[in-house]
Amino acid sequence: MESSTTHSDNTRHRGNRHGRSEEARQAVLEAADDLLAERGFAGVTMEGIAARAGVAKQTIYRWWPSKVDVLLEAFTEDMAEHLTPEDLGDLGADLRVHLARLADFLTESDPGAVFRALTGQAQHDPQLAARLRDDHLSHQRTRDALPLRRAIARGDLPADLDVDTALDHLVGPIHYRVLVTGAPVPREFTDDLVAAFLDRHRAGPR
Amino acid sequence: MESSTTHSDNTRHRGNRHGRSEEARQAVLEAADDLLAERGFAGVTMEGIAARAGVAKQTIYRWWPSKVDVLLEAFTEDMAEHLTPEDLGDLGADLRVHLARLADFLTESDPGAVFRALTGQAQHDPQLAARLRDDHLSHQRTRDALPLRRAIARGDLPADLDVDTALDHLVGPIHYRVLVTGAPVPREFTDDLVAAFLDRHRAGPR
Amino acid sequence: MESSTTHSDNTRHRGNRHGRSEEARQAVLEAADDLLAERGFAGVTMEGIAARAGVAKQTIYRWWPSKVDVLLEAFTEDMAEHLTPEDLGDLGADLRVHLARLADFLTESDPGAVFRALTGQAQHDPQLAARLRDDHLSHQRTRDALPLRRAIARGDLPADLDVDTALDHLVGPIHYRVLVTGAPVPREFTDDLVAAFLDRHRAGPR
Amino acid sequence: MESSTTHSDNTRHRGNRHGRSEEARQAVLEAADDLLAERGFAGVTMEGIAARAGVAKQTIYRWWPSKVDVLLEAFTEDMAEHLTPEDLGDLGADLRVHLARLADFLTESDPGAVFRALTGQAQHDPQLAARLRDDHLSHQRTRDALPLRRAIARGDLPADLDVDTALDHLVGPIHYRVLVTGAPVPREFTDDLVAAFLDRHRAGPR
DNA sequence: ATCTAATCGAGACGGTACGTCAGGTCTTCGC
DNA sequence: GCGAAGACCTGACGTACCGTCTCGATTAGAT
Repeated sequence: MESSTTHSDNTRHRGNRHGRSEEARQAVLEAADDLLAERGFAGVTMEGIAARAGVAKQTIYRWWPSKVDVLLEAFTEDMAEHLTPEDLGDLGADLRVHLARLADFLTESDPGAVFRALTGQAQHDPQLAARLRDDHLSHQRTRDALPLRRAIARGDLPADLDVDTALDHLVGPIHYRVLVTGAPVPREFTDDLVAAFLDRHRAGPR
Repeated sequence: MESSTTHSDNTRHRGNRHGRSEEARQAVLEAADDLLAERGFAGVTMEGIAARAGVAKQTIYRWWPSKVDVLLEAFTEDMAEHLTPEDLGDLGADLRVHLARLADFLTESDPGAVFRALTGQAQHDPQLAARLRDDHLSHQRTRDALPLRRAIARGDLPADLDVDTALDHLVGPIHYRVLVTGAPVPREFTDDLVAAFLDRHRAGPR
Repeated sequence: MESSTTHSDNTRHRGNRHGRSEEARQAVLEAADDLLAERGFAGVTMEGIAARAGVAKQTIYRWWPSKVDVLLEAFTEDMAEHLTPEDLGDLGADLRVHLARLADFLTESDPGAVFRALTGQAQHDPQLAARLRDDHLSHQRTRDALPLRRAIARGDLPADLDVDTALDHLVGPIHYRVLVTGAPVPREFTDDLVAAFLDRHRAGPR
Repeated sequence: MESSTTHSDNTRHRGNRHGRSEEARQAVLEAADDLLAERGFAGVTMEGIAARAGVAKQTIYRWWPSKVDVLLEAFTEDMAEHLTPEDLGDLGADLRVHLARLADFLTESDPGAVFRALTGQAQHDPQLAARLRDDHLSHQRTRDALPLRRAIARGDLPADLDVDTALDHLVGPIHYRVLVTGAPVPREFTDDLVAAFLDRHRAGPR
């Protein structure tokens, strides 16, 4: 029954004692995303978002302290579903699939572009850096760690594995290519990362 | 060789037919560096540099297209000597020392801060990204590769080693911590990177 | 007659099915007056009145089209009693007392300050000008004219006297000083106006 | 030949160490005048002036503290030549002509409209009031007084005449009609003011 | 010894975006 | 149905920098 666009509309309102306009919120987030995609980070301005979203500047300032906050929310919204590793029951397969997806996310997707922009901006803004870490990165790292934790549970990895360091070794080179060298991140590269990791850590007679 | 450094000279001049004012150049570079250190990237403005350097805006625009070019030059200047790995004759030792220095450079030094700021800005500006790669990163990677190349020459590493990928595995996680997670990069972390690399690649009997 | 002044009641209500809140009305008028006195005309804003009166903006807009309407009502209320000339039975005495009071009203009193502000605003707003004339000025001029009409009735002034023009000559210079030159309007000045008028018009050989 | 668009032009410049752009100054003053005439005082905004004059807002703020300053300068410029009474050698004639012109200026002319707007604004802004008096009104009153001073010199008026008060009696009623009642100011009205003045003051047995 | 050309500090210029403030409209809910 | 609350769009405010420009002074090489 929700928002059924039939005749009278009705969810449409402007100004309301109880709660903000969801309509305006969505319009702002979309406008920010679109502007980033079309014109780059410098092209994302409060003025521009407002104009494109058909929203008053004041409405943006009421709910978001700055344009990076808008992008941050847009980003968080966008990537809820992304990048949760599957459970194939095999450590190597899990990691290979997940790292390949991560590489694809960072280099190809729209939310990946937002991530790069925000990470770039975070180099100039420690507060944003902290927020990125707290609101997003920590969750992502928890998801990234899932295959490792499952393997530990299965006995495929030693119980005392330093998971944090292991993750840095696995995803660090990917981020480095994306953020620093700009080199592509092909499947061979991610597979090789997994191979290196398995060589070193997998409990193994062989 | 023109306008050559004939003995004394002496550089102090305002207006000059041939050649620019070295005095003004230095003042600009220092002002930009200082502003970055004191007020962050957003605090570096052409107007601010000009005021602080006691120089006309036009003088800056005459020699540098944008503020990132000023920072880039300041940066290049500053880090000529840094980060050239020593030759201790031993691959493990060479790498451990070099990665530790790299980590220290990125996290502690002033030019490291400039690097982080420029890399951040490069996420919004593909042209800057390309310039960073061409003017700086390629040289740095050549330096980073020296220990590996020497080890190959000595026969301590296989001749067909993929040096680029190896470098990514070694320095990627360090950059990832610096640019993304903000985690510290202690000596144990860099030593462990080296250990993982040696485990995998060192020609080894056992 | 509903909700009428029956014994206690007592007027205090927030939200009410029958009729508006006298409490809110008074609070608005006072807030507007106070703001004008304290911060000048520019300091009188709908937002400010609402905040100070503890009233919603909408409540103001429901009853007054604009802030000048609020001031106008406050003004009308304040000056009902003021400036009705006494009847001393003597034209000269009546005029001298009345003009002195008028001068004092315009230069010293709070409602006089409101009058100056509204007249100032009326220069930018023809609708306000018309309303000021219709709602206030015409009544005031009728009162101003009383001494003259009584003198005509007594035969102390010619029956064909152009009362409008005479009034302009009497009160015009006072308003001019108040609104334009900012010069003080002492008793000698107003008495001299009366003297000039009597010289010219009073029937009389002697 | 002026402004002839021929090739180089040359008086045209934008930005200059020595002195401001006369071109911009004129454009601003004209734009302000035009806006006042077309849309009233409320229609005169810094933004609007800038847009209409094809000038940056900052350029206006650089030279004028507020929009009333712009209008004040436009006004001063416009009325340099206006309202200097002629010398016909006869007090009555001089005054009649001058007051008629004054009335016409105030009610009909563009600079008269600016004067009314500024005087209106001065009711809300004591600083503007002071500036209006110092920069403009004092000079105008000196001009207004000329016929009286000439008549005194000729012996047509007593040497001890209180010129200030006399001026207030003469021009006060005109301003009162213009600013307060909004009544027209026909020739009969101004002539009558002169007649009243002459009746009272002109040396004369007869 | 003059002339010429390049550079310098200075700063005004047309602009874009900033973040804030008030205006006037609309919607909800309690009384 | 009134009143408090407050979100909303609109539009102007005054400021900070942008990148371009024009000036007068300074200086070194060319004539």
